[in-house]
Amino acid sequence: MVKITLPDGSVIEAAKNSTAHEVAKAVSPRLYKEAVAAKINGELVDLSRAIDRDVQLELVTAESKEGLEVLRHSTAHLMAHAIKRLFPEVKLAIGPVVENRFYYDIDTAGRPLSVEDFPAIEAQMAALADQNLPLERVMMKKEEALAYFRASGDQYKEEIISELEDEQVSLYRQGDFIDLCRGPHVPSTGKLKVFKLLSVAGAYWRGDANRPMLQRIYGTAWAKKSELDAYIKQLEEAARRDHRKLGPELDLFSFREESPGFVFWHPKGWTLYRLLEDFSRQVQARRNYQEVATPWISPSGLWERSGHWYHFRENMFIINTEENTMAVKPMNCPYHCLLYKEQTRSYRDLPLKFSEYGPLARYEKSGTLHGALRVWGLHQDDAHLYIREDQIAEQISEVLGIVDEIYSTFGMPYKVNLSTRPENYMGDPALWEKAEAALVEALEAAGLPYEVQAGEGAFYGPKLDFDVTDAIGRTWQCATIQLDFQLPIKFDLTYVDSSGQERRPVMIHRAILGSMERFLGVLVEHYAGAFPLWLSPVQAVVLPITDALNDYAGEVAEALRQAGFRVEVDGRSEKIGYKIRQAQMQKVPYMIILGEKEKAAGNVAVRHRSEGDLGQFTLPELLSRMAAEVKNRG
RNA sequence: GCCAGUGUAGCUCAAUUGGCAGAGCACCCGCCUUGUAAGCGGGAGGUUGCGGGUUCGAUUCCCGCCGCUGGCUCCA
Repeated sequence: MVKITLPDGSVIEAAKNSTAHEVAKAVSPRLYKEAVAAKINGELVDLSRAIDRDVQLELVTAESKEGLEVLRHSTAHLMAHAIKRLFPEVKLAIGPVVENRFYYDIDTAGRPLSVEDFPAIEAQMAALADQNLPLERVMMKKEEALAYFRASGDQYKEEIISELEDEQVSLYRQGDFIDLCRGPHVPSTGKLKVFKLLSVAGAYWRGDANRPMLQRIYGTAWAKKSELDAYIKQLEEAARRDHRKLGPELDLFSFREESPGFVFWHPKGWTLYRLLEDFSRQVQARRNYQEVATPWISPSGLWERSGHWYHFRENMFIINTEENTMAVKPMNCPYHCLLYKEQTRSYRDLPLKFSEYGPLARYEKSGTLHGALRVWGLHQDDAHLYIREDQIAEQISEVLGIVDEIYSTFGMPYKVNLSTRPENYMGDPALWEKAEAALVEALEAAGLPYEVQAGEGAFYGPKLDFDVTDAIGRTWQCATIQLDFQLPIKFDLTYVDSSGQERRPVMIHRAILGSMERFLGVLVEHYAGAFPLWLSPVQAVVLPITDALNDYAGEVAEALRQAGFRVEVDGRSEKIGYKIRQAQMQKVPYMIILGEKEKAAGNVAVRHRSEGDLGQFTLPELLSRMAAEVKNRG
């Protein structure tokens, strides 16, 4: 007999070599039915795993994150099984679980799969699930497994196994289908009831553009139908909020094939853009930033000096003129270094902070362009801080303060990644360590949780990246804070310390919004286009009920305009319901409705886009309400 | 860049096996003078992404290019 300790602390006895599933049967009929895997001493294993000694056992259901991943992983196998049945000539590569989804990369042997094939594949999957085939774990010697997959012509599986260190590898068998897999898996295909195939995409084998292009089929699986429905609904919600749809609908911006990779900002979108830029300016002015503007095209010599020519050239737009090879700037740093050198700098001048909002151009492979979120032409809320080594922690803290001030204003939570010294680093390892320690110190002083991405830093210094989550749960990298020890050397930047000696400053590259284009794209999705009052391109629209009220509407609009609000008048001969509908769809925060009653009393009737009819206001009451809201950035 | 899909009016979408390119919304004009999410009538709007080819005839079939979408890779 063996003793089995359950999560609630109770201990039961079972015959030696009982399986986790058998124990589940004894513990709870519900768990027996619902368990998809087990955790033995913390290790996630199959329910069929035999227990040969005293252990801690936890039964895992699809209600848990881990259980759901097992379910999805098994569904990926089910899909592979179904595809292999329908198209026996395909070769399988890998089929992992990713957030909310799974995929399988498949070499389709020249017969591309498309969404048209999904119904047939799903039907085959359902049929295999109905058969409730048990998933058996089969252990094989590595050599044996290699021979097996070589014989079946599965070169991708063969390649994976040949790189494994273990002597034994595990395979999983369900009916006539067998696949290399670490597991664990659900006990049988009957557990796989709620799934849906989502999309098909290309993916290089091992992410390497020199290797074969495979087809990646994405699908999703859930414990319950209601969860799948909720997920599908969430995807639809995301599509509804997509900035590529909302931007043109709200007349903010558009994309045109005459100039791919760039944003055409319409008057309303540009209003929003300027408001955001002004917000950034205000926040930074309080911290003694100095705004500058520098050239946007320079001969290649500058970029050779900065190192971009060797490290960033494939992302640069190059222009050949008769005289010169020129490049459009992808970054501002070299120019700010030149400005730094304009004067002899004293330790008293540091930190020196140059900010710039000008245009940048970064070439990306054309297939990666994505609305405003990935473009060729962008603007950053960029700044470079020139500081003393001993100021690193303090200055990083100050930048973290800006990040917090800006992101909390929008109610956007963010995740921080600390990227440390990579293999191809330059400079003194001791300085790297000091800098990384200073970053950690600043993060901890700010009470910010962070994840370390070891070896992911830039060659010139460690960095902090900030992933922002939009309302739908997708993440985007916006803010970045990078320490740089190399550029001050390349540009021979110095300052004079208190003893009259020349010293080398450290640079911080930082962007808080990141790219204006990306941030605004995310912001549109975050608010689903219903911007807070202070950011709304049109803050109020005045709606006279009949033509006879147009003059009064003009007076009210003028009063709002004089108070500094952005106002439009809809004086068309349309019913009030019609005008309200249009204003609602344009997500205008305040609708000011004027009829004979209001005119006679000198009042206004106010409707708010989300609160509905607010009733009668005097003009001063409305102005003070709106002013207070703007002040709070509500 | 690569793989797959896709491209019809400002927007959303139609158009038997290849046979005169259409609807709703938006826009313009008129009527209505309107009370909190779509009043009525009329009008205009198209080289079907671009260029070739097959055909008596191409939105439809074939080829090339461009854009876009989903990904791979990279990053703000």
